[in-house]
Amino acid sequence: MQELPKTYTPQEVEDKWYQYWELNGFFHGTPDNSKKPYSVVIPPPNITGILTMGHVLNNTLQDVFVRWRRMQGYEACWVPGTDHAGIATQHVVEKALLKEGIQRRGMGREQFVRRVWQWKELYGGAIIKQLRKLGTSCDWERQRFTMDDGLSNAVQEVFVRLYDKGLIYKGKYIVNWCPKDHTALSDDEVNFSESNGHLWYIKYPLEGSAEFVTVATTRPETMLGDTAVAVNPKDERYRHLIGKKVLLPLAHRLIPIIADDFVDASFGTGAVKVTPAHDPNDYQIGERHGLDKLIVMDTSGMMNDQVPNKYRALDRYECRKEVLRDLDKEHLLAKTENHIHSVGHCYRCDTVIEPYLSDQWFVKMKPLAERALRVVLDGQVKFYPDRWTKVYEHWMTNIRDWCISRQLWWGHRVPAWYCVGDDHCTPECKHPIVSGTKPERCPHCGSANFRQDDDVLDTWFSSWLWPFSVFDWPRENADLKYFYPTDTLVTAPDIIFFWVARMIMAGLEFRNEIPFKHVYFTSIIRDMEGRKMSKSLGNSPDPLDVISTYGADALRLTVLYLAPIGQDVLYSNEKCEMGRNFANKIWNAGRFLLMNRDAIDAEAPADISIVSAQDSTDLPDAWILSRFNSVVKDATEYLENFRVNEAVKLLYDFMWHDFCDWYVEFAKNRIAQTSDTRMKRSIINRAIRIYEETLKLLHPFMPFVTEEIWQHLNERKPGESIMKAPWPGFDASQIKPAIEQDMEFLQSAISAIRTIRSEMNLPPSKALDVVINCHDDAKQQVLDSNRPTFERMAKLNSLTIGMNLAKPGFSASSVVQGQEVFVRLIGLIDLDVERSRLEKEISRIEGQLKGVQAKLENPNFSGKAPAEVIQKEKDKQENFRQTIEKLKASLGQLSH
RNA sequence: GGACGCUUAGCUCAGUUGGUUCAGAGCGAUGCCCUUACAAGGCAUAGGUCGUAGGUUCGAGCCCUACAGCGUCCA
Repeated sequence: MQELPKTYTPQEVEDKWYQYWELNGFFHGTPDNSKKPYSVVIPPPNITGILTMGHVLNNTLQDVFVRWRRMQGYEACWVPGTDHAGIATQHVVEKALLKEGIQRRGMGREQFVRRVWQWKELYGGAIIKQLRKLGTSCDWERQRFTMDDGLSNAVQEVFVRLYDKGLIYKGKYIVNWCPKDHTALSDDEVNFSESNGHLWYIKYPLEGSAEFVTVATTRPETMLGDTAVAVNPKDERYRHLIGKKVLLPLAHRLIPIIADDFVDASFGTGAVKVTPAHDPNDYQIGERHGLDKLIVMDTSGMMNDQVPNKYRALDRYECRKEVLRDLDKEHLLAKTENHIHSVGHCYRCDTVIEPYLSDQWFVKMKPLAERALRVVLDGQVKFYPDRWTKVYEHWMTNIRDWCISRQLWWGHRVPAWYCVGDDHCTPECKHPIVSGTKPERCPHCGSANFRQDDDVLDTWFSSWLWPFSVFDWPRENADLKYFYPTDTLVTAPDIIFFWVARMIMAGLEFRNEIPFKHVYFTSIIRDMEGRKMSKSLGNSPDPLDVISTYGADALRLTVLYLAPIGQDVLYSNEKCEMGRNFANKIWNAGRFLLMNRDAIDAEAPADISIVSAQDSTDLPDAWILSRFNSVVKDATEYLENFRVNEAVKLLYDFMWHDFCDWYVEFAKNRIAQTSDTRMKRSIINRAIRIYEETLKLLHPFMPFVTEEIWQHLNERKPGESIMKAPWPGFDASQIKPAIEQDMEFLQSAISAIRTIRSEMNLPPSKALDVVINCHDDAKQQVLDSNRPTFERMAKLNSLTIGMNLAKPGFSASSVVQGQEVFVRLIGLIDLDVERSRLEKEISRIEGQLKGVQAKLENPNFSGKAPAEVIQKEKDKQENFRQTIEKLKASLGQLSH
């Protein structure tokens, strides 16, 4: 067999294996009643997006689960796809058109939408291509897009059903309006942030009086839309004014002073201006008192013709300046205070949201929320980490109706129709007719002339159907039946409301079943300063660069290692060195094993039958089997409990330390010390066997390097792959604590000698003479039966093992699990070094002894602690005592 | 204002059923090694008493309370 290169080069193998897997159809899931299904739907990235570190973590986790379950024998199916991202996509295409000098409005809706589709075909798949570089085992044959015909059907179906059920309604309400995007947003799409503003106190002259009522406001420009001043009815200061009128400055309108409980008498002056068309609270007050709702801005946040001439067409902030200047001129500005308040921003473009009165479509959420909350509280849907349950509960119990209409062109158009039946129309004709297809005739006037509602639906209105719409709902079919409900949803916590909560509602409402059983909320990846990754900060690494530098496996492993469940991660590219180094370690271990096997085969005619590790009674073999089985057990349990980073750490430590540092080193020396080819072959084959099984455990985390080496381990037939290998099972009877203890003793003894060598500055080239004075038969036995390997591992010239052996003159000493290890020091021995070594060790153990003794002498402890614990402490005490005694003896002998 | 999370070696972080043989890892540092798998490596060493103050307990990074700092979400 050809020798492998010295370092692993991911760039040379990753694409090859990805194609191999995909061409062989390994990613495809199809209903198979002889197997249990395991299905996952991807959180659809948006078509304008490119791969971020957040996606890397999220999708790597999904891939781990999917690959692991597939190996366990489940029929795994991971459905990928993208969403159409109404606002973002419209933005991007609009911008592109502007470069060509084309205005969206000028080209018309139909033409524009056609251009968006073109854009989508060209660029909308970027992120999907990038995902492949990560190694994700998505079922690409099932890739979906939220604007596909099938998914669009689902959206229409759902809209009509909810409307018929009275759960969708249309009305004029205050909504969050983005003046830049010219659309309404749902409450969840507004980000609030504290900002330093001002509180302006404005004097409103009382009608027919020289008095004023002073109101405080943070948004003075909205005064032009005031239709009342409100005070708390209990507020003595103003009681006499209720029912009177003030003259609204600048606008010169008379508006009433009203009383409303909502007013907080302690805020500002206790009197507030009421602008029902531009503030949600004022809207409520306006409703209660039948106030006019005067809209004073247009959809761009510019003042409209409802305000005095001089303010018209001014931007709201320009207008604010003008209003303040004019008030000041008229001596109506009482004072200005600094004021910190929270201001809503558009989650897409960060423009300050304007509460705005407009006609919108809403979903009544309360009826949907009840069941959705229950299934989470009673554990049908489980959150990891669990604490998100509380957040979810809070949102669900305080749920508000969902504004689903958007004033955009790109998206699912609202399936509502309006009669434009000319002269014969009745007042009822104004009502929308909700229907998936254009109605034939108006039920009121008989006209066949209709126009469709101009609005489109919130993108999340299609995303919330994703877990079943990807399986072609509402068409009943085998896929839906087999793969729904899905198993695990992996998502970032910041879309728990937007998406997770609503999917649960939709699943229950339309399928009468939960959409998924487990929700894994990922970490948030931040930069080393703890800042969120963002385009504007320029602190988001390009995962593709990372992959080409370090390899996809390295990136995957590193990100998984760094991301314990529920904790944010501070990430920098350099951290991927850890993953790269580990991949290289795995690679080289394989390289070593194969080189040795080849060498052994060259020595004698090949007998390549794998000798199983079970039949060996050698300590290292029994030990590695014990370790391996316990690793399989724990790693599987960790995955079952979504503790992925624990699984990764465990496998990392096992492969690197147990396997490479100890087992392979033992094997190396065991092979070197025998001339029996059969024996050598057994040793190497056992090692290869454990190695191969470990590769399988690592495969879900590092699919490429494990496949590459696995393919080298033996002759593989076309179509074979480690990703189809069964996940190792564990054999509890192979887990042997006694064996692990023996091995630990051996390791400690070797380490003790190495420490002495290092501290006494004895070069590795210098073989040592060692005497081990045993006080325990079993321990002596362990040493005896591993003597040749021991000698090599510790680089010894001679090794004397026995009982009642005297300490050689001129030697350094150490006590290992009660056994005395003496290293002969020929020539110059630095007594001071050895003395301080021993003294330090003695005082360390004396410290421990002290602790144990204090505990044992405490009557409360001996009285109340369980006998088991007490015995353990007594054993420790005895142990420490003896060790100290031995060390002191050695110290005493140093003087001769 | 409410809720939640975090505060453990120089840095980044593990530590789920409370028992000083768990105070750990990676990186960094130091010393010695190019030992025929790996210098992206090996061997060894030095650094923390686990935010602060109390409490529960025979015994607490691990449970409770308060406080401080940082962060997130919701009002």
